[in-house]
This record gives sequence, C-alpha cells and structure tokens, in this order.
Amino acid sequence: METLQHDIAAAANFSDDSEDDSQRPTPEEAPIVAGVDQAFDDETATSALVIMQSGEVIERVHATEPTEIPYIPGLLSFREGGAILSAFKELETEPDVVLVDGSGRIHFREAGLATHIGVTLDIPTVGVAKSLLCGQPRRSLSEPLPEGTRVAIEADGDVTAPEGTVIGHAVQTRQYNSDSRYINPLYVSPGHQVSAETAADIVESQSSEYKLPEPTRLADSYAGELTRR
DNA sequence: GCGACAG
DNA sequence: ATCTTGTCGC
Repeated sequence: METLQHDIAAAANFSDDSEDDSQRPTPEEAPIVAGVDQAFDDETATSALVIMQSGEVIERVHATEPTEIPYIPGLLSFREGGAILSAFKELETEPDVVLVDGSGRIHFREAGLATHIGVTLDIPTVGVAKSLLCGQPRRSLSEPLPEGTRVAIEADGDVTAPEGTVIGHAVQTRQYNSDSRYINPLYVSPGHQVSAETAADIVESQSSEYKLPEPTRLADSYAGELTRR
C-alpha cells in the first residue's frame, strides 16, 4: 500500500498546470464543484457526491461498498477510496474540481485521499481536512485565527517532500467575534492538478455561512441521512 | 521502544 | 468516523 502511494505521489501534479486546459472553465462561466464525503455503519462505507454550480445543486449520487480495512492514519484511501470511486461511476456531470474530505499533499508520502482520487480519476482535486495529519504550521495555531487568514503548512521530517516545502494551508473560512468561543481552521491541501494557493482559494470561494465549503457540507449531511436508514 | 496520527 | 444532551451566543 505504501509503495502504491509513492507511485501516486510521483504521478500527482501539485500545480495549476494541466495537460489539457481545453476543459477548464473560462472566467465567464462558473466552475462545477463537487463535494464528497463518507459515512459508515457496521460493515459498509457509503460515499455521497454532491455537485454544485453557482450555488445550486445540479446532481447528487451515492454508492455503498463493503469496508475492507479499519481506519489507519496514512492509509485512509484504502478504507474510503472504493466507495468514492463507485459513486463517481454513477455520476453524469464532469466536475471541474472535487473537494475531498481528508488530506491531499498533507500526507506522509504526499498521497492522501484527495491525491489518490485525483490521480486515479485524472481530475483536479482538493483535500479538505478538519484536523492536521502531519507537517508543520509556519506559525503557531494555538491562538484563534481571524476569518480569512491562511497559514502555510510546511513539510517536516515526517513528510517525503523536502523540508520546508509548502504542502498546504490552515484556512480560517469562518470565525466568531467572541472571547469564549472560536472555530478551528480547515487544513487544505492540493490533491491533483491544483496548487496549494489555488486549493485554498477554491475552498474560500465555496464557503459561505459555515466553516466547511458548501459542496462538502451538503455531501456530509447527505451521506449521514443515507446511512441512518 | 515512544510519540503522533485525515476519517 | 460514531455514540448523543446540554449549553453558549447571536
């Protein structure tokens, strides 16, 4: 599994350059953004995909697959990847970018779930995680960050990338204006065919009332209501 | 051996 | 991820 991840990282493109920029949306048209999230029960994983454009849901699909392995930090792709790929087979729309719940380049071998899915399907992906798997924030995150702040996450000894490489960002999409209550940042990283900066830009552009970008939030609740039945 | 660790 | 009530703050 680790060997496969090294191959995936080698095939990944952590920049905004594309082999065929023919399909990229012109600045005139709003991008089609997908959100994916999984929910589990005793022995299956259900993946929910929500596709949005201009604030509207234009397609929604899901798929369920048996859970093969337990959760192991660094190997999430092998637990959730199958169901996600099955859900994509049901999809008719071609998203311009996919927001994946989990890390992309912020991963020991630079091959988190978002990167795994992006390389496998050859589509642009962004990793959106609620906690940090590895890497070192450029500055302390112990104090609440103001809304709109982003702090670079650099590779340290736990990551295959050269030390100091920016592998993602802590992104504060929402924040309270209170002393006793605060919101933690999201950890955004490139999955495939997207740079660390663009990944953070996309997440910010898709977030509005809540901390999570809208496609991710809707996929989250959709997956939840599918499994609790 | 010890610590750290997406969902 | 999942198990769940109360509680804080606008």
